Amino acid sequence: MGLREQKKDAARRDIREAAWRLFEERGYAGVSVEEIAATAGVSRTTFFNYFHTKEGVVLDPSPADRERLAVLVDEQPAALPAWDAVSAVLLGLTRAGQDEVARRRRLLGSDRALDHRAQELGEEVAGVLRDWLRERDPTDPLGANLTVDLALAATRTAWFAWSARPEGSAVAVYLDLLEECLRRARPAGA
Amino acid sequence: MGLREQKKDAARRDIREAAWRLFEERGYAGVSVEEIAATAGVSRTTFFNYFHTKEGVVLDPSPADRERLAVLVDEQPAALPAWDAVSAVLLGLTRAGQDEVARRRRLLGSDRALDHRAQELGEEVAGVLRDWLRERDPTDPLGANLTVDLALAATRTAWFAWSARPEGSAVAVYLDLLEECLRRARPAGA
DNA sequence: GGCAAAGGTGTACGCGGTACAACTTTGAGG
DNA sequence: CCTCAAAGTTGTACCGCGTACACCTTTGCC
Repeated sequence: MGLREQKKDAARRDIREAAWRLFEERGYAGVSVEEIAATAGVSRTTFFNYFHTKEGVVLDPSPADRERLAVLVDEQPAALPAWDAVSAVLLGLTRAGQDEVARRRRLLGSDRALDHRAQELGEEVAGVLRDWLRERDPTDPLGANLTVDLALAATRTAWFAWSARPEGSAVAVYLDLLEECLRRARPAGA
Repeated sequence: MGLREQKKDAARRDIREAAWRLFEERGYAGVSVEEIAATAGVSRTTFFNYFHTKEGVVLDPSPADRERLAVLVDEQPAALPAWDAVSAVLLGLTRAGQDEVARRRRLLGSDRALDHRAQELGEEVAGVLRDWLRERDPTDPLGANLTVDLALAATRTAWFAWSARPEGSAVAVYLDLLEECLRRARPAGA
């Protein structure tokens, strides 16, 4: 990897870290892009070169995140029913990103734009899963979409149930809730 | 009703109509709040007195909408399983607002902010349903939330399936899709 | 070491949304 | 009918996000 790429990665990381530090201090809405850029030692314009939106700096998936998703999808046996396969991927994704999950819990729920972006991020994962399921069983595209949407909804239910728990609640609790919700959400027809 | 209230209602309606006219002409993003206000014959400030956001002018539920939801919820027999009750409400709501549905289809999908607000609107309905189900069966609040989230997800699946259909697709088609999705999404445990 | 391309920067702009201090309209009471 | 306070409207100024673009600096290859 050339010096160029190294610098880019470093800048990206610096901006992210600066942003997280400021957000944890003063909340999401209390920090402007201007400040993040200044703290990271770049210009506002450059900030927007790296992240298309302010929310992105908190939530945009790293290449590693995308990779993890692809691997998990690949790992699922073809014989596994769609619902179980999707459940396994979602659980695996959460297990792999526990630190991330804990950090995000501190910010999410405080700002509408941020929450929205978080949902869009879920949508991105959903898109991958939809394509995958449609390929697994091309006879029922509506069913594929439905399975993914339902599984995502179960994730949402688990997330808010966890959010309602006291502040220090461990990520393990969230994992239990997620597992329970996915189990109970299983469609009768699947 | 005094002159004051009449004028307020009229202004609100005028703004809405002006906005819809402009949006259908030039798309959601192609129209600024400034223009809507000018077309409706009020100031930008006044626009924001009536609608808190630009999206609100398209999507904010009228009092009649809220009333319909309350009536539908009231109509459901207590003996009906939660899943069927929620399904009936969602189907009823859609049936009652078919014109609205058709008009919205023309705008939704063209703008992120608008789509987001539409989802938030779904969230508002979800809130009502969640409270209702929790009251119906206080022993399982997580189950109540899960039921509502799953039913909403099914609605979402049906909506996007309908959006993918050719432009002139009738609302009746959407209703069929919605019914199918709700049926297939029924959790095994419910 | 020179040079094109990639990347960073400053500047200016558009738009949504808020705050606020005027100004105008409304309708109730004397 | 007049008065007057409350409700509603307006212009203005401001903030912050996001985009466009022209200009400058850095990079890595020949």
